[in-house]
Amino acid sequence: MRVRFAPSPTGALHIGGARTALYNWLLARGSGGTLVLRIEDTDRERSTPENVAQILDALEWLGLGWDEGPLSQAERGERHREEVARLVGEGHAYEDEGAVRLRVPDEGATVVRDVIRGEVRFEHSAIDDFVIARSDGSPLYNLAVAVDDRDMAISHVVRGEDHLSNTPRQLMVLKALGAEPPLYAHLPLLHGPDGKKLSKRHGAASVQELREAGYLPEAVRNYLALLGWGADATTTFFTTEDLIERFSLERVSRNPAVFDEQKLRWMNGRYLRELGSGELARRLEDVYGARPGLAVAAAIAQEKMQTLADFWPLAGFLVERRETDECAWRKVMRDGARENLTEARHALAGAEPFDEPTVEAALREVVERRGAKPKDVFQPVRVAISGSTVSPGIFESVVGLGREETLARVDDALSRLD
RNA sequence: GGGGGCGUGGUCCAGCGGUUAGGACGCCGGCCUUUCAAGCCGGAGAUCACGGGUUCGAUCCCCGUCGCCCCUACCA
Repeated sequence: MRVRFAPSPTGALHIGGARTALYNWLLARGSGGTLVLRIEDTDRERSTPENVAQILDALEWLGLGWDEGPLSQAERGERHREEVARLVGEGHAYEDEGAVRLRVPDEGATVVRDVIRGEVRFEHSAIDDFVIARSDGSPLYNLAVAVDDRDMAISHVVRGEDHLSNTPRQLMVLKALGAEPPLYAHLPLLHGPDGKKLSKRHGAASVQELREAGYLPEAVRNYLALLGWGADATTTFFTTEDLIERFSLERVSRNPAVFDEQKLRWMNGRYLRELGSGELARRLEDVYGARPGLAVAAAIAQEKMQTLADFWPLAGFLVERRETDECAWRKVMRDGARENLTEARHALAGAEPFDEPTVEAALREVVERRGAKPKDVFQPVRVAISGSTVSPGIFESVVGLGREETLARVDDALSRLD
């Protein structure tokens, strides 16, 4: 199997493009075939080197490596012109106001054999002679794609459904060229939550944004694979090896899908909790830099995170001291909070060794002695050390912070209460 | 306007002539509980777009209608 991913560098890599890349990659890996990366940059107005770099970067981050390329379609201009000239010479195409058009027969039809959609028939009467080269001689999409797919011996063209209507045109170019057509598979499009075509307005739409939002590439891969495909009625989680083994074009669905970030969040959380704590710390370092205390904080926060970006708001206080949320302070530091916190301070000062079982026992003893509810003691401690009413478990947090730092923060809170 | 694709709970995926229409996200409730999550348990939610056929029987097959999307560029 020789497949290709052929993005146009007119913007960032969108999740739709990422899914197309993923499916092609899975096909190549699963068949022992080859994935060609071809940059379709013949639109010189809108294609930029920055976009190319961004696309390569996104693919790399997703872990979708290619075997050949990246090839620039624009750099193959000579080859394309050569074929245009040949088509004109052989009478398949003709000049019209400087541009070159392919002759489309008036009668008959062209049938696209699509792995996902079956045979799709296009009557020639509905297709005009279309332009294959501009008046300056530069080749156009339908010509360049056909020539390149042929030259690169592509066996399966797997791309978005928006290309289905252009396929008969490419088939006609191929036929005029005397080339055997590849097999086609047109994937359902991805829509936004409003049912319209996906765009930047619908949240994290580009791969870069997904990355910045703290998603894991393996989770994104798993989620994207399921957007338009399913192995069976119940399986949701797939390792990349599973995906490679089980993915098939035959089971790709025909109807458009909507990107649901909530489900991605959920899935990402599941992947995050599967990570070894050392691995999680490494991933967090990529985002926040290497900092003392990060690994400890990572282990403590892991079960409550859904994305890497959740880490800092939730557990940043374990890494560095932060401002107290006044709303949280007012809510918690009242009634018997001062006394409870004072008692807790003594208990923590005396807890030996300073580990979870001991700290928990010490704090629970305070609860008992004060005849209070657990939260009457725990919440003031939480606000004192984290500045917030929300944090990971209080015992892990206290131990993770260490006795010295915990007592320092509690003392500061107590002095403020005086 | 012309051509093409698609149409199962809010969302994703199952189903491929006979099912109580299944699973997941989300939502609601409960348990757990030191906050928030996570986890576990339970629940609500689908005239299978609509209308005709074919058939003993249609979500599944055929036709039509409607809706959404794509193409119809000297964009890709």
